[in-house]
Amino acid sequence: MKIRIGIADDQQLFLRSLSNLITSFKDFEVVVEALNGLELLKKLAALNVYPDIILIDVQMPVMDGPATVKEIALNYPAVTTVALSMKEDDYSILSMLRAGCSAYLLKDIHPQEFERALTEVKNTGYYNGDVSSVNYRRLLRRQDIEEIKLTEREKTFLKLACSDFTYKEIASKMFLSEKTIDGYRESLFQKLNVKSRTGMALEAIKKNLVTL
Amino acid sequence: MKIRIGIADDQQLFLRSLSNLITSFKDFEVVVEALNGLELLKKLAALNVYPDIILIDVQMPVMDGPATVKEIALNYPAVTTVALSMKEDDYSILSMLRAGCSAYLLKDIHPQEFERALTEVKNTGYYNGDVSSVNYRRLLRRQDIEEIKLTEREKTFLKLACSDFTYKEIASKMFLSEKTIDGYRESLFQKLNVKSRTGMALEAIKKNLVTL
DNA sequence: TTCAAATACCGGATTTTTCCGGTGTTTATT
DNA sequence: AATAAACACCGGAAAAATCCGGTATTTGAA
Repeated sequence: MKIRIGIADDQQLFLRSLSNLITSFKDFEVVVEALNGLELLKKLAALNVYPDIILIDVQMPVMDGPATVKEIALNYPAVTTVALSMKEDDYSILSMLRAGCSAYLLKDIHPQEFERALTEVKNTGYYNGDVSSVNYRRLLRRQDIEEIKLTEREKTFLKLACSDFTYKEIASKMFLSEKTIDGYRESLFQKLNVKSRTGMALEAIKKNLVTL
Repeated sequence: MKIRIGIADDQQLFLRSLSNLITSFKDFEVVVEALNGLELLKKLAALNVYPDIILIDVQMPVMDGPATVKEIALNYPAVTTVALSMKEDDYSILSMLRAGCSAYLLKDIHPQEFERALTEVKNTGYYNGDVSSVNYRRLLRRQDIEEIKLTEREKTFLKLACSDFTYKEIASKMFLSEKTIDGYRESLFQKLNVKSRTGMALEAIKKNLVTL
């Protein structure tokens, strides 16, 4: 019996191509394809037989990688989820692993290695590629394991601060005193561990707290 | 006779999958695959019969999309180049079209539409997808058509400025006076049309002058 | 050889940002 | 009823960034 695979990726061309490729592997078949997390969950609900492994991209519209992984872990605990992403930054990897992924594969993996990885995940429950194994330990040592929690006002301020505006301009846009703005700035500097507005803006982008 | 395709993309899994897909199209065959621009050029030089169309990703290590397109336009004028990217921001599209691409396709295109696009490029020399046609005119109206040309020192400074460092720290890293640094800052503010360091950093990222 | 562009630098003023240590209200939770 | 967290705000000072108008050398192209 073939190993059943599900895929969620918003790049349609990649999704269909990859599906083709996997189908060409001897022991695998693709049972569900989706362009985002929500579509995946809907299609899953309609299936009688669930996939063994679901490949999930980190960045997707409507419902992103981490959210999708969490949902699957909750509703289909028997299904193994594997992150498949081109991003290899700490935050992407961490957010997926934290959500409950069994492996983190990069899109520039070679097809043969990819097949091997899928087989290993099916058999052992995990896969130790260069990236996930080596970096994972380092990541666990680091402080940024705790998720950064921002309040609503902080989020609004942060988005506005990622711009060419002065704090004075931001204050008037938010109908607040400059001193209040300064409070949010202070608080965000601490949470993001930076010393300057530029650093804050860049960290915010890296951590996907704002989008460019 | 089949239409010969070349592909350059640094995501190996995508590259091989796409190659598979194209091979499955009735009228197409893949004659060259490469993980970056330089590899593509090397492999091209070794061929007797050149591809009709080469698909090129925007972001690649070693030699990126625009540079590769320029080289091909120069050395193989009979070969049509097509950008194939997931990025649909103005700067990516512009830089590829300016380099000489005949079309700009997004990776979230549907395989059938993709096949149609390739056929159209082969027959008419171009393809009008939603993105390229609609946005292209708008792009041409805009000011940012002029490429932003930075000097070497400006580039080095800009990369360092996209950080949590102070100018003083940057100055010492570059073994320059703070006043010299201030000169580069001034010049970059003009070229990027911003009023603050944060604005500068964000513009730099948007315009792909620095990578996060 | 002359000209433009890139490089490196300075004084001095102004604005913005950053930092410090505070106050007080509202709102939800225990 | 007590506590915590989020929200909104202040004075004052120090540091950093921004702006202005300069100079001088080098280097390659016209």
